[in-house]
Amino acid sequence: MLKFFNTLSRQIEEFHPIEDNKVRMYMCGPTVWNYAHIGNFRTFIFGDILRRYFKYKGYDLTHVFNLTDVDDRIINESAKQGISIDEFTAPYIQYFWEDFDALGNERPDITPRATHHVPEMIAIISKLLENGHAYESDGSIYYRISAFPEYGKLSKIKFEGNIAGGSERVDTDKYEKEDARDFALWKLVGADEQPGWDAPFGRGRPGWHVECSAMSMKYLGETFDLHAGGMDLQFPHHENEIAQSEGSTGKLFAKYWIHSDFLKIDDVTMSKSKGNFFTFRDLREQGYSPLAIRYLLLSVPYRKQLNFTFEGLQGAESTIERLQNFRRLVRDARVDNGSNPDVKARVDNALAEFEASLDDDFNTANALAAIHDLVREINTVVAGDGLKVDDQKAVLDAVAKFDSVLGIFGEEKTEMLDADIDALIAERQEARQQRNFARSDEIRDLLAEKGIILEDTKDGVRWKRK
RNA sequence: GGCGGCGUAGCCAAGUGGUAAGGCAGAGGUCUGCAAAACCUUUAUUCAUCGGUUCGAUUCCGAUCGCCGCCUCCA
Repeated sequence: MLKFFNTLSRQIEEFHPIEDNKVRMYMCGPTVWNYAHIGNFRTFIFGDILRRYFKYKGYDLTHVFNLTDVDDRIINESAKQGISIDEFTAPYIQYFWEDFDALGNERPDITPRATHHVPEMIAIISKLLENGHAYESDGSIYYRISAFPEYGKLSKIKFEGNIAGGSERVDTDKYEKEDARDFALWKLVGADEQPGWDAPFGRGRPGWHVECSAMSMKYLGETFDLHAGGMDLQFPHHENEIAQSEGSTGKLFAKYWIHSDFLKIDDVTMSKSKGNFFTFRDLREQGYSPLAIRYLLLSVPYRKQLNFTFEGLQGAESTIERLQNFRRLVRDARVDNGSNPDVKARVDNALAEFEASLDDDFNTANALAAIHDLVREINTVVAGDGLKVDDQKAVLDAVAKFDSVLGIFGEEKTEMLDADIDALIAERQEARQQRNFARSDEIRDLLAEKGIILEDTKDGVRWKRK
């Protein structure tokens, strides 16, 4: 695991080892205002794999995942409808978790919401005002970036030569800020304006960035291990979180940062105007399975952009079917007692490769290759009747281990067929005995219509659901 | 304009200073009554282009072309 931390894309230079077998992880979740698109879900799936891999490695993990609800669109829309923010966001939150669950993600341990943590935010802002890292201007509170020399250390952004610094796109006077880079911590609102929160420095509502500082430090401590999120959040959001948190505590904020990159759709950016903007639900409606979507989204290491194509998604459907067939084939294989030393070696090798790949900055593509190699090798062994009972267990255990991290094999179906289908299968076998293939094919087609796919093997008939 | 990422077979892609993983799709074959599943064989003398360094580069350096992201509001 040490190698894993050594190879993480770590933007902060010093090495900070994880102590005492505990991992505290914070991930920036969605804004609960609309359906998250599949690019967002790629990030959340990687968060889930991180979570699962820490547990796989025996770490004691605390995983905080926020749902952002301090957002102008949410605030304006809920005000317009005359309902509370919680009422407004409730259906979106429900949709989000439905999608999140359907994609096979484990629920994080703590899922706080910004509007429920305003007092914590006020406390941070008060501290920043006290120690000179923030200032009041026109009733609002801004972060004083000039008081935090390390600003920019995460994104390595340089302001010289930037458009923002060139004042072409930012009218500094308009915001009454000391410096164009300064950002709002607290925005003044009128006495009767909703929503608003009372604070020692005036009635207002929080800026975006302060919520994550408040919630992460509340649940994970002033210094925690891992902060994850989409690449788009690196600047300015995460940079500002560092400024707020370290500015208020004087301590290191997050030890490691992981940012996953987004998708391209057929080599172009996903956007509504291009008509290639997809949510998970869009893809479900087109008949693609959650498992295939998950597989596709994790098949490319998180740090690279993934070029999403429907050909690729269709391929992922085939791939997961192959994986499921493999597990079924091994499980149903007729095996003799004993073990095949060759199988043990191959299983051990695959598990070692799998872990080595994930330890190497989460190279999921290589981890999948290790699985596919094993699948091919063991399929060959099974085809040659070389699988023994000990091997069967070893292979299935390995599959369970792979799946405990990646979640791509799907549910193990152990359901029974109902009696009339059973009878049809028996009748077909009888017809085949009598070489009445017209009747046997008729029954096979009939069952196919019911979603039952039959396979004739030398050990008898197997079936699976389509 | 500034910063960063990427360009590998029909598609998705891993990877390395020493001669190209894996998946999907395609082709041929084995098995099967036929299918299905599975297996075997096969598919890049080549890694955007042009230079340079090197005994040797896809891998390092430079240039060019193309694509993507951030640099503004909102989150």
